[in-house]
Amino acid sequence: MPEVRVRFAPSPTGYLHVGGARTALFNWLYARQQGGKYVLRMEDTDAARNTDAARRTIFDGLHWLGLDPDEGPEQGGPVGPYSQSERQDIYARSIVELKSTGVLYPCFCSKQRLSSLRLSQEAAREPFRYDRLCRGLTAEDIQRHTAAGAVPAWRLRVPEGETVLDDLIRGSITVNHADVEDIILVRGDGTPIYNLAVVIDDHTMGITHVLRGEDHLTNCFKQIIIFRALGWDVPRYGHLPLILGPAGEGKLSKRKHPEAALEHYIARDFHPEAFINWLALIGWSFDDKTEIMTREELVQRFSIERVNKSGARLNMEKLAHISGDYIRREAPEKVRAKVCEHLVRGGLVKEPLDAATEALVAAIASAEQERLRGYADIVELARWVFSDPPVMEEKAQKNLTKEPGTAAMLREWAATLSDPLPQVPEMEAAARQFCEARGMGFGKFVHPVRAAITGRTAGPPLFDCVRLLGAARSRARLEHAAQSAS
RNA sequence: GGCCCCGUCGUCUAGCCAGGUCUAGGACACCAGGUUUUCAUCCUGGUAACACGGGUUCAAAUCCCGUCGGGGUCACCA
Repeated sequence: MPEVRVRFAPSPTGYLHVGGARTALFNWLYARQQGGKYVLRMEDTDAARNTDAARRTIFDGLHWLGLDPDEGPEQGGPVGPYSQSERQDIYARSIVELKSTGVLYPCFCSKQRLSSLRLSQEAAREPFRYDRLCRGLTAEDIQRHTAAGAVPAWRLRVPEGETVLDDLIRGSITVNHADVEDIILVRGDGTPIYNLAVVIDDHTMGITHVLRGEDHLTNCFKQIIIFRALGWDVPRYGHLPLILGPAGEGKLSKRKHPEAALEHYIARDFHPEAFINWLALIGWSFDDKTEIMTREELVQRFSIERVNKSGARLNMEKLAHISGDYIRREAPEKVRAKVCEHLVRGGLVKEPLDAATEALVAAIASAEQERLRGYADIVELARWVFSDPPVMEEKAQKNLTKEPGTAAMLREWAATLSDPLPQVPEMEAAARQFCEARGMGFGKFVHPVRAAITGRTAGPPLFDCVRLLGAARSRARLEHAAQSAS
């Protein structure tokens, strides 16, 4: 058995699509499992939208996912170059060969004729397909056109018959060649069209397995015909189900769905391993109950046979849940670093951090870790710490005013706060005594105090919050809240 | 419209190929209860699906046919 070689071949459109990310993941998983190679090929023959920034987005996205290629534009490799824009010489050689065997034939039809042909076919309710007019051109006809200065595009001469694709995921699919168009493979300027470039690339790069989106299923038959025409071995194909919009309305597009772009997830900063775990579960499953799996387990357990055929919608809630699960189990130092990064980015903390701020950040990280679903959530979760007095939520304000005597209670408790503050258990014990002495339930104490301290009704355990602020800031907040309390 | 693919809880799915053990299992979400000073976590329980119609069979979510529904694709784009 030759070494397994798979590829991820995105077009640099300016963003990395989630579907693309999943395709990359499945290819990577398969390569790792089989001990093969996973190559990145940039499909950038459309110069117009091929910018450096667009290429970077792909590289960076894959890096965030932990799916750096074994071979690719950045890391090089034995079958480069890895960007289609740099492979024109390779294409040119194959095109010469294709022309000489008669697989390609010149087409002099103008774009106007082509579009009017399409129009009339549409009117007649016929399938839109080239009418093969130029297939019958004689050598003289060609001579005449050329002499007149016409430059032809070159079309694939689709033979009679049918092509059977034995898809790794969908099984056997047969297409009659009568339904395959004589597509243009080479432009007037001599450069290849996508379908030709892919075939030449997959062959010259020794690709053995092609795992890609189902949107390429129709293309696949054209590509197989080209492979055969060139006498090349056809790789194995597996067409992955598409990722649909949250409402099931067709494939995700960046315009309509922000969640189509990987940057959306990176911005929220979901745990990358959780993200990978979630991605793997879109269209694939291991068994009837196992869902949380490490990258290594995924590599071990992945199998193309268990990939489904039907399209899947994104379940963002589930991603958040899985990510929260991963973050909760993450090492405190790692969480602290992430929290710090986002606090800085969110403008809540300035670099360089002094020792006190460093300690504060560490305390925040430890207090909020269990509530994080994406690391970027920390900015909103911890905002109350950084604003004196804190922004008061409506529900929190109610907790300050609904019980008479709250203001006095707040002031009295503030007076008991010593500097430095005792540890949480001692503080709690003292607070309970404080309540008992006043003959009030602990709940009547906790809610107003939390409101005063954080301005919110939800958050870490109250005394953790108080210790986070320290005695002075806590007293000030208590006093400030007392002024607006009953 | 032609061709191709797909169709199990709201969502992701297990089960289908090798029909019975499926009064259809799990997860997310949701609801209820418990733990907790709040939230979160955690625990317990619950609501909820085989698209429809035929056929084959002692027996169909599983096999066959049809209908309906959804999606993809039809560029000198990738």
